[in-house]
Amino acid sequence: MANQSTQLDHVFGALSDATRRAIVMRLCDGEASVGELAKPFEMALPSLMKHIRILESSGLVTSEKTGRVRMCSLQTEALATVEVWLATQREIWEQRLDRLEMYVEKLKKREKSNVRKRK
Amino acid sequence: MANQSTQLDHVFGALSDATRRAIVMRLCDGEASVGELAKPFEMALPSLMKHIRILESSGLVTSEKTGRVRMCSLQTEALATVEVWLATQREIWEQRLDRLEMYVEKLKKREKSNVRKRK
DNA sequence: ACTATAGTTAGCTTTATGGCTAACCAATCA
DNA sequence: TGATTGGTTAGCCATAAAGCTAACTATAGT
Repeated sequence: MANQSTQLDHVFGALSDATRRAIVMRLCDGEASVGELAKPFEMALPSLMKHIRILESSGLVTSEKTGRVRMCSLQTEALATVEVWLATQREIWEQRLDRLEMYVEKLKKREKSNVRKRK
Repeated sequence: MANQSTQLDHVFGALSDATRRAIVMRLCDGEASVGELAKPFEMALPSLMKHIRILESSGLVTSEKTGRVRMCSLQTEALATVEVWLATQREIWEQRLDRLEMYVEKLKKREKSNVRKRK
């Protein structure tokens, strides 16, 4: 327990870096080798590898090595995790706004009836 | 330019910490003072204030001080930003999966006709 | 005026992050 | 077998993150 929380930590953390988001975006289009992933960046390979590791440990990416090339692929469930979290928060705040709106409506009505009384 | 990117950096970064997510969740239910926000945590006030600052600089939270109390409120547009980003990625990978499925269907049909030919 | 409340500032520690180079495997290819 | 390619390990550096204490400021309540 208190574990769902650390999973979210890692996923959000992984996505807080532009390089890693770019990698994720690339992988949305399908698998890619480490080399392919590295091409668009002017960054030493080991640095990029670190990013891939972070993406892996967050669960956003998995990889498998065959021969000398390692193929990486997106693990969409991890992204779904954060979508769910966000949707949950949205639900909560929208419910609150709804209540607020109802309350304001009530106030308006009361205001009107007060005006009538004053006439 | 290359600026939308840093906004996402900050929002994702802000959400990568369980304490800050808890604050955001609390604020979904409505405004709260720094003191109120601090209560549930066993953490020195200055530490908590740092989190609030981070949330503010990410755009997730705004605050205003009146008298000696500072009220904080959620800025839902910032959360919407990341929802949009995620939805975009989802769209891309789902399109790819659709194409993949169509491709597999095509293979299946070809397979069938081959079987027929072999008879 | 005095005290308590609500934040704030400053400054310190420890650990994590993001980048680098250099040297090192392990599979292909010629 | 020898060179190339694709990735990996190890170790270094600078900066940022997350926490703390202690001391301070500015309202509000009595």
